[in-house]
Amino acid sequence: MTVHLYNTLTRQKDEFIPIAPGRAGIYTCGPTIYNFAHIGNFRAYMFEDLLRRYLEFRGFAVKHIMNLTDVEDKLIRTCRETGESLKKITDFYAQAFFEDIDTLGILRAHEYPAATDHIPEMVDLIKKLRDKGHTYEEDGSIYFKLSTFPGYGALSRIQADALRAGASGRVDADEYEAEDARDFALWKAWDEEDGEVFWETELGKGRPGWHIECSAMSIKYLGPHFDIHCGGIDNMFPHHENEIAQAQCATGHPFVNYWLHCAHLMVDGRKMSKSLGNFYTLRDLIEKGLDPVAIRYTLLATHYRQPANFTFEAVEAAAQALCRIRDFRIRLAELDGDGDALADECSATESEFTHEMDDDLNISGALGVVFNFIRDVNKKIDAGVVGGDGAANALALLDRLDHVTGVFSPVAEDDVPQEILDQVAARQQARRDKEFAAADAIRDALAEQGWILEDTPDGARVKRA
RNA sequence: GGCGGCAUAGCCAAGUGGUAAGGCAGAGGCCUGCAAAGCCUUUAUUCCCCGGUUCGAAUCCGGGUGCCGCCUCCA
Repeated sequence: MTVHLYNTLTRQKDEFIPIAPGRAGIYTCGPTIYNFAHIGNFRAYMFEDLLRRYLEFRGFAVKHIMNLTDVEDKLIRTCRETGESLKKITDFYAQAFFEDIDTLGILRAHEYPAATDHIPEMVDLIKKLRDKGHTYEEDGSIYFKLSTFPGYGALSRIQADALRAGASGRVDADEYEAEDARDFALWKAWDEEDGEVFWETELGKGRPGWHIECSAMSIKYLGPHFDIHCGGIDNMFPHHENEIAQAQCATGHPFVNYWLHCAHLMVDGRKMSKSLGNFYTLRDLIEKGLDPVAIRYTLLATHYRQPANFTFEAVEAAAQALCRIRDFRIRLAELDGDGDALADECSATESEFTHEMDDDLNISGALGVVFNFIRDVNKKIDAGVVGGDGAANALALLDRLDHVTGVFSPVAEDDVPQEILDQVAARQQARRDKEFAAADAIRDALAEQGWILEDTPDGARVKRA
């Protein structure tokens, strides 16, 4: 079996065949850094993280590029409203973004190109389009002339005719300076609402349109033709469609082989919105005391093309599932001596896990495989047949699979304080003396201090609550 | 109005023609001084509703209902 991915271009699961053997170039649409990202945003970044991690697990050398949109209408409006400079705002929220993805254990992309650092690349791309007759100018702005690209709509399967201005009753053609409402801006001429936000270029005084940054930066870092482009389903049209038009018309090459789109996240069965009171940034959830790893698990555990429902109950369930994994690791770590090496169980689990993930990243199925493994091995541990080799093999397997999921890693081993150990010893003495009331009192006291005490055949074990 | 997606137990969620994974929660049991952890049993005769195709459908087709997305720079 090889990796298969659902490709929006073909509307089916296609075998992943990279352009360069053993390598995978991935471009993912990143955040507009004008406020804190919400958990819906992070679901998309989590999916992209899983994709990147899994391809690495499968032996591909992945190059992952994520852009930062740091010039755009909403940002300029924020500048106007707050009086802050563009750079001050974007620096602040870029920093917050990186803190958030670190909190969630999302691996850093290899590059985070920012739009404003790539104005020359965008200008070059627009000039190429202009030279080839794909653009026209209107009041100092430059537009892409959609009628020059017959392939438009291949990704979203939207008929260009259906987009005619006013057909939906929602498009007010008067707002468009473009000749045709379907055309989109490559370069926007400065107007006074833009304030200090402008660049003096060969194209005039102004700023880039939104779509051009992704074409310019993906081409710069991954080449004119690369493997995978990801984003939220809402970016499929028009953003990704426009990217294709720009890139293919400018370079003359096919642009991207696999387009992957992530479904949206709902909260409590409703779309997330501030007016419903179910809109959360990651920081909101952390403040409520939720465990970041449990949040990671929750965002990860639903297949990426499935609309997911985020609930606090689900995060609690995830936290309990993580406890199960943690306790399993603790049991394994305590084993030594001769016994079953678990060779069959480990290899079967890894192979089934891989089989599930090869099928368009079926993480739910893959997690099910791991929990079946945990149950089966627990059974063997109960039977007393697992030896040190088996434990080491099982832990090594979890570590390998943790590279994919990021939720199987051991909890940070903080040393148990001596005073806690003293209380554990005192309880053990009380138990030996059959003074169970005293022993229970000590156990309760430990619980209040945040430590769970469990008796095992080999003695007491303490762990953080 | 046009296009697209989704609907599986109390909650989260796999499964896309062959008789319902997994996690959490609940119930009973084993183990334990008691717990915890672990294990066992159990919890959807049924997969939004109504028809149809088929020997057989959660899975395919038609119709309906609900939710969600795109159709103006929202993951």
